[in-house]
Amino acid sequence: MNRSRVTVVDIARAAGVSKSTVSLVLQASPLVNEQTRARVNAAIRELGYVYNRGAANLRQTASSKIVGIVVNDLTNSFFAELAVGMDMVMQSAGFVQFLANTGESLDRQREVIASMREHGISGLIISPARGTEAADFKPLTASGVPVVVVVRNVAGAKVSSLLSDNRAGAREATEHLISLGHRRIAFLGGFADTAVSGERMQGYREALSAAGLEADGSLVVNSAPSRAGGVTAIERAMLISGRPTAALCFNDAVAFGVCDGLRARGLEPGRDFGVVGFDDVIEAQTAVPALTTVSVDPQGMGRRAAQMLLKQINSGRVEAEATVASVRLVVRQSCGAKTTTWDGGTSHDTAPGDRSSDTVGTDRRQHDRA
Amino acid sequence: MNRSRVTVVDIARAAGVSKSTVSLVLQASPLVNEQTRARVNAAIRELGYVYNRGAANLRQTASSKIVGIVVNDLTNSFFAELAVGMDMVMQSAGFVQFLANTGESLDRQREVIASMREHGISGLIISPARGTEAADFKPLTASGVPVVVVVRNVAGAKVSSLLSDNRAGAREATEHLISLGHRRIAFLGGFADTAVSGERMQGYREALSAAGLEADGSLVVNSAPSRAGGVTAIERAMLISGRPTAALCFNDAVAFGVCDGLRARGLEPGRDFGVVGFDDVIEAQTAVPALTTVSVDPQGMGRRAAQMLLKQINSGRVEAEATVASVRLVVRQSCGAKTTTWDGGTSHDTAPGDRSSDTVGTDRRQHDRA
DNA sequence: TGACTATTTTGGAACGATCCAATAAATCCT
DNA sequence: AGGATTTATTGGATCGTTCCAAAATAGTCA
Repeated sequence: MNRSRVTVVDIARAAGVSKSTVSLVLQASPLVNEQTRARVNAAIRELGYVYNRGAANLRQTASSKIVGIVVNDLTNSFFAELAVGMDMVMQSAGFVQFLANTGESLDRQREVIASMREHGISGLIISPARGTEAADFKPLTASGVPVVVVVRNVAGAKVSSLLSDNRAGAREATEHLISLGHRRIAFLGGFADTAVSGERMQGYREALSAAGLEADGSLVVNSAPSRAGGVTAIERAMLISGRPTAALCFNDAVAFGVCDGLRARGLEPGRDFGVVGFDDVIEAQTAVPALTTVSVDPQGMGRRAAQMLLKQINSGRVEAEATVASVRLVVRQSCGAKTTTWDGGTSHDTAPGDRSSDTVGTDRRQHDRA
Repeated sequence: MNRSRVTVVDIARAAGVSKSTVSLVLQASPLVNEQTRARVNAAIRELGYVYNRGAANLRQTASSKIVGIVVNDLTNSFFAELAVGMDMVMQSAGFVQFLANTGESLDRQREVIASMREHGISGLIISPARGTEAADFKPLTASGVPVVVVVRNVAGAKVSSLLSDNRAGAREATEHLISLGHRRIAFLGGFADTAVSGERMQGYREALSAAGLEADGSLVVNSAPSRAGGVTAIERAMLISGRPTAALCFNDAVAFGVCDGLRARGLEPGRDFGVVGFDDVIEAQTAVPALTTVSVDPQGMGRRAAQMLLKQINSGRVEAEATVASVRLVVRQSCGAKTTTWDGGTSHDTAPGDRSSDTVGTDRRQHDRA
């Protein structure tokens, strides 16, 4: 049934022109006469021609219109939303994306990057797996493929990055809990050896110290950065002598787990225990109690990362640009703040449709040498 | 810095052989002498050669090692897990995947499919956006690209499909609620015009009728199939005269929203109101109360869909195969069933690591003419 | 040694689109 | 009408790989 592919030559023959003319039509060149253009387009439709990008990409001047996206845990809403944000701007820009999930495996990450490279991606956005080194991007950047690192930084890598201001966010969140009267505030979830966790914990400590509270780490409980991890973290936290009365969680997933764990022992999050998350995934708004969290606007972050990459692809320049997106605390109910009766949150809250990139506020941009 | 690409010819020159020999080495052909192979491989490493798949794919016999995956809502855990399952088997098979999110937009869907086609995918897995018609796959299948439709069927499409037994699952879930003594059982969430929703609602009705209960649809409340939709659905359901005492929800996201909504009005899911979900996303296990739900095993489904596609790609035959995966009710706490004291769920529950495809149980397979 | 296999290696012609230099056709200007 | 311009069109050659037929080399046997 499937005879061999229809090519430009077939179109040319059918339209009575040369393949060069067909090529010009395909590129919407103004050089070609309107009537011939029409004839060619008719032939294209007639024969069901499909453009072969692979062939076009052979010429070394061409750009493949493919980008790679690598994330470590797509089942985490944060990354799913991040990916969706990227998808939106990439689709609009006429790009198509390879997406791969590494599940924190460096081997998988290496494999997929290699594979994507063979397929000729013209750029890569990656949330690096734990343990990724600057050298892992070397071959990519050496061959002129721009790379944008998101969420987690990779020390020493000469690539662009889009991170969020974890320290400031954690500090603000902790200060808020302190202002609500809490004195024993835990930091729950996440692994101590990751940069993100380290930054958030640092902000947490800073706030405690500034308020004259002990910041000796006795109320820090590590766990997997997942909902299940949150459950175990709060369970362990409750065994500490001198229980915490509130917690800053590594991310929203952990925070939800913490809420689950609290309920399991008959405590109501918000009323009996203050819970603050980090990320502001979609469910944070609708959960009950609505989650007080530090908004990093994952979709917006994805969109911005995509835009950064596109800019580099289009300009042809691979000048690394490090930007830190500012974040802000969104006070809802899980922290126990006295909110008004209308239960949509406080005036700090975002309106449902208000998750565009401009909610991220002002950024600090610092430029790097390439 | 980036001189022009390193090609097989460069390797050939460096190793003192012909490009044909290099090509043979690349394909791990047994024809080539061990020593030459070593020399060639050394040169490859030396020069930092990267295989150009685009060029290789030009020969029409070649398969691109790229598949396309199209889903409609990646922010829904169900689809994220589905995608992760596919990703796993595709990566292992040496394939790389284009992933696109349509957000139920037929235009986007058309665009991405066209784009993927131009890039030469050798197969497509799609959870079709609402309103997708059989004709939308025609060009793909006509050119011999196998297509696997998952989750939602497309009437009349001559493509393979992997669906779940929604009717049976919903029936079983409803029967369970009835057996717990509920008489006024609502069906919450989802849009009436989708096939999936229709099937689940049908199972719900069947169970009600069989038990001699009214199935007039007065307790059916449609809403977006999301957490937010679940909140509004339960709110509206509570306004119905003769309130329901339990609900079968369109999917887990809705079920979580329903739990949120119940809490917002002071009702405890499981104790004061029976909630049953559909899908069994990861969080269903850890949520409090743990969600009683119909397990579709999204990751496993993704894996199976990927395997189906690979089988077709490798066999070269495009024989459509329709398979309906059986589902089973996982009784946890949100339905209010009397569970034992240990709070991990009942004996029906899955162990944490037990989400492999074989948990789906036996399937009914029916073969189609191609 | 010479004929005959096996084992390795190799030019060159695809594959499908692009792009440059060159040509052909149409239009303009005294 | 004849040259200068502008406007359209067109052959190759090229991109990096594969694959076939053919050739070179090594190995075997009488």
